[in-house]
Parts: sequence; structure tokens; C-alpha cells
Amino acid sequence: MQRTSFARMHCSLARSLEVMGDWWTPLILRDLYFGLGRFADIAEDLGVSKNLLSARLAALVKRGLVERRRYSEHPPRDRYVLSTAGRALVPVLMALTAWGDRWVGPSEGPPVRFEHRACGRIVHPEIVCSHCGQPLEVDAVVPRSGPGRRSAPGTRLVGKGPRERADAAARRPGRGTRG
Amino acid sequence: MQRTSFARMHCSLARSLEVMGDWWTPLILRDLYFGLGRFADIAEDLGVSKNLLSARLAALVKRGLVERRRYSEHPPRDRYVLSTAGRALVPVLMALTAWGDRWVGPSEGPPVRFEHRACGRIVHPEIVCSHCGQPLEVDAVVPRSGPGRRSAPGTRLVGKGPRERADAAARRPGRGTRG
DNA sequence: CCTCCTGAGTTCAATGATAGGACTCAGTAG
DNA sequence: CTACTGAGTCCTATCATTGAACTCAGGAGG
Repeated sequence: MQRTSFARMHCSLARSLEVMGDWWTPLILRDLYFGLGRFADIAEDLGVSKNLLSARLAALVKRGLVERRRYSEHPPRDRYVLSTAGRALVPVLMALTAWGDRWVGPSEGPPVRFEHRACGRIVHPEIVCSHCGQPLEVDAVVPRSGPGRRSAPGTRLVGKGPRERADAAARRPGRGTRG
Repeated sequence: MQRTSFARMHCSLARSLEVMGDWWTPLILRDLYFGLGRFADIAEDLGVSKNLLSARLAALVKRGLVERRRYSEHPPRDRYVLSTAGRALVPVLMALTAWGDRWVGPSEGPPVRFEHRACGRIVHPEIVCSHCGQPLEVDAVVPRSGPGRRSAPGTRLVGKGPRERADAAARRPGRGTRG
């Protein structure tokens, strides 16, 4: 009964979670972004078990989010740095941090703020449509099925789309109208 | 040895993870966003254990991300819907989905695409600075400490800022220069 | 009335993941 | 030769997750 893997789900959110959804992993990525790259420093900063940290870093390296670079030969020492894929994830973590500031943050105010070099101001990350630049409000967006969609574990109903879902419900006796 | 809680960390990312960082939880939120609100439908869609789904939904309701609404009195039936806080998280999940499309997606292409009502085009979520509208590239941003910063478990080193971190390292004998 | 069915869970045993301490190992400093 | 550091590995107790079986309220059909 090992934990269900999301790797084979036809859902990019599930696949993202497969590589960064583990407990501790986003915080490890945060530390790497903040420039903590040495094993002992991350372990001390987070207070995480060393065996867990070891396993997480190895997984991140294997998945290509993190690179291991030698910075000393005598003694042999490596540091962990974010890869391109890992760096691409940082803005997402910032957006999640901003959500936390707004909805579950400490009353003392935000622990960390981000200054934007370009404009010199404290960043409030905003998620927008790349075409028109408008903020992505929930209701302003309609999900459409893409070429990778499947009705499989993890997307059994979602993978069908609303129309097929309604059909499937209607075909099952005793459902659809009463529920 | 229960799993370490992130709730008391002085880090908004950690606090976000505390409420939505569990395995399955983001996928549950995804299903709620897609309009699957009934217990049995979510369970069937994801293939998740019902006891886990029950626990996750209860936690989400307690944390205020999800509301439980009665839609039938006879028989008594409730459906789960995203609250305002939960809806505010959806764009973040979209951004994470887009990251997955780009870096770990299936070769068949994206399973789901989002159409922006305002401009009628397929959305490519972009995370930008709310002031100047520029994309938040990793190097374009400098972390600054905010009022809620503490040097405590989870932010023991990060909570000090680079300057104090260097000082602390220098004060510990045998560190800082060699490492 | 009796039985079957559905939605919405709860209870349970087995197994895997986590936490945290003890231990290893290469290399340096004195 | 001893002490120390960084970077882990190994071990064990406990917790979380899984999946199946079970409960329970409330129709539907006969």
C-alpha cells in the first residue's frame, strides 16, 4: 500500500505534484532559491530529518529540478542549486506564498517580501493571461479539454468533459435527476 | 513522531502548505473547481480512499477553503464548493499546472487548457509584478525581510537574512571560510 | 411491508513514510 | 593522534495511507 503515484495521471497538476508535492519539498526549493545550498544548512534551517532531506534532494536531482555542483575538491563538497526547471517553479512558489500572506499569514505581517529590481517596489505577484494581461479570476476562465486528456484514474470523470459526464450520469439508472 | 506541522512557521509558503500541501489535496481542489462537488464523484474521479477524502474535505472546510452546502433536504445531501479563499487559490493551481505542462507534461500535449473569456484565447498563465506588469523572473526579484520574519524552526537561517547569516557563520569556529 | 439501491461516509488491518537519534566516513586542524 | 566538520546512512518507533468491509439514512419497486 505505498502512496498512490500521480506520475501516470493525465493531469499536469498531478504530474507537478508528483515532483514537488511531497511534504518538505517546496520548502527545500525555497531554501535553494534563498541561496542555501549546503546539506547541513538546509537541514539546520528547516529542522528536517537528514534522511528525509537526503531522499528529497536525490529525488529532485533525479527529476531535474535541482543540480548538484562540486564547489570544493579537498575536501570534496557539493552544493545543490536550482536547475532551469527548478527556477521556473519559483514564481509559482511566490504566488503560493502571496496567497498564504493573504489568507493564512501570521498577524505580524508577511515574513518575507520580494522587491522587484525592475521597478524597485515590493512585488505582489499576480497571475495574468499572457495574451491580454488581465488577471486570471476564477470565473474569467473556462476549462477546455486538450489533446492529452484521458478518462483514467485521477481524471476519470473530469477527463470526460461536462457533456459526456452528464450522458454517463443519465445512463446510470437512478442517478442524475435525484442527486 | 507525527508529521511535522508547518502551521507555526514564520513563512507564508509553509503556512500555505499546511492547508493545501497534503497529498491529494490540490487534486481535490481541482475537482471542486471543475464542478465536481459530490463526495462520491470526487472519490470516483480521483480513485482516492473514501476515508482520506473524508478527512481532507473536513480539513479544508475547517481551514475555510471549502464550504459545505446542502442541496437537497430529502434525502439530506451536501455538496462541497470552494470558498473565496479556495477560489483565490485556483490561479495558483493553474500556474502550477502550466509549469507541469511545460516541464513534466505528457507527450500527447496538455490534458486541459483554459480559455480566457475576456480575450477568447487559450490562457498561458503568467506571474507578473502587480506594479509594473513585468514577468517575475527569478533573478528579477530580491527577497527582503518583512515584519513577520523570525529565526525559528523552518526559518532558522533564512530568517536571519544574508548579512546575519554570514556573521553567524563567522562566529562559529572552523566554518565560513573553508566551506 | 420488505428488499434492494444510492450517497455519504466510518472502521479496520496491513503496509509504507516520517522523525529523530546513533552511527559512518572522508578530510582538515592542531 | 585526537578532535572536529560536512555529508550523509542506518535503525526503530510511530504515524499516515490504502483498500476493503461495514454502517446508516433515505428513497424505489414490488
